[in-house]
Amino acid sequence: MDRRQKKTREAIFKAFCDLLSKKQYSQITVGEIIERADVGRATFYAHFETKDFLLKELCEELFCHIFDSTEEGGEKHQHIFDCEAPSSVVLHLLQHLQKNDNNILKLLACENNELFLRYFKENLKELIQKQSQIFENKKHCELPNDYWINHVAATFVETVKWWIDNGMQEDPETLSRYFVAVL
Amino acid sequence: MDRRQKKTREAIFKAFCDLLSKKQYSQITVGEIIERADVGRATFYAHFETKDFLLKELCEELFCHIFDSTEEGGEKHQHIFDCEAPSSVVLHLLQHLQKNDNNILKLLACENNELFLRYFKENLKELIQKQSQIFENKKHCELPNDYWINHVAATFVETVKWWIDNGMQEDPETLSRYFVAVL
DNA sequence: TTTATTACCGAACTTATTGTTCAATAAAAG
DNA sequence: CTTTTATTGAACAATAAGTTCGGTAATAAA
Repeated sequence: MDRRQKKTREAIFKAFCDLLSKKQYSQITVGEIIERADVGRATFYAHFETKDFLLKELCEELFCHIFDSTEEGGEKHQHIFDCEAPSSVVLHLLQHLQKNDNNILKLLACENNELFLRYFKENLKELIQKQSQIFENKKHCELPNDYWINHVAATFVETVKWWIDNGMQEDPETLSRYFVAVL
Repeated sequence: MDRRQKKTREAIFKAFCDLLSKKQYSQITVGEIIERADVGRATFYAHFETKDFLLKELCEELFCHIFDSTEEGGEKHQHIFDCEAPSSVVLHLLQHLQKNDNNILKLLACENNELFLRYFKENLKELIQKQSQIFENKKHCELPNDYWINHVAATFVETVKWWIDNGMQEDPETLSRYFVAVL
């Protein structure tokens, strides 16, 4: 990819993230983004069809980075859900969040935007589906599978939201115990 | 209240609901609302400060109607949460939803808007808090109370959303069993 | 190095929406 | 009948979205 394109794209992403941490998605204008990113108006629209597409692409990049975080520093976990016990899976993900890779936490915070949380949940659902045997033992047998998957994903999202809203006082281990306890 | 005020207010609410069932909240303009409601622009702003306030007031009216539905047809349930077992509480609420009072279901549907779901959840949380002894026996003792309240409310909202998204094929009794099973 | 391509700029522009103002009119209340 | 209040319609300014285009600079290809 052209170096110029890459720089512009990253400048826009960065400006967008900065703004998202300060105000609601719906309150952010394209004008603010391009001013902060220091790119031309036409340039923005050459990269992103609308503000919504910008958010969509940002989400995809972030989730790729978090969920598919492969071999960081030669470690062996190819996939964040490649664990055995549910607790370790959850713990792993929470630790990632606590490290606050790419400022993803700012974006997950409640007041900001539900659009983002929707993407988060969709990604989770896919992963839980793939790794469903991990949670299978907790599942009541009469329940429809998709109801169960949805419930697990939603519970995780809500747990993280609650964590953030409460100032993230608990450590990942405690939070992981809460999550497992309600399932 | 002045008959004129009441009529315009209801016309605006109705137009707004109709539109909400067709497109996203953020896509709806004040222009569309007043055109459909057939009221003047200045009239709209005499009633509602902004579109957000309109939504807020609509939500409050609807939730008042559902949650505080008192003595309908001489029945005795003063409050929807005035029951003993969790299952009957939930069942009761689900039956209200199935009757689709005020087209509330259209508004709860997933694609439409999260703003509405947020109000729904907030109302639920208040009620669960008040009637917390009903769910207390299910609560793991180590859990913080607000985490637990939030979890119960979120699970209920997610259950309803899942129900709607799946075409509401299950009857309230089945759904109520699912809800109790995951708690 | 020269040439062609591609991305960026910036400024002007159209269009859409918001929220306000005001005088005229009609309905309700006393 | 008189006074008060709600509604109307139209005009208005302000903000933002998204487009267009000629000029410029960086990159890639010859």
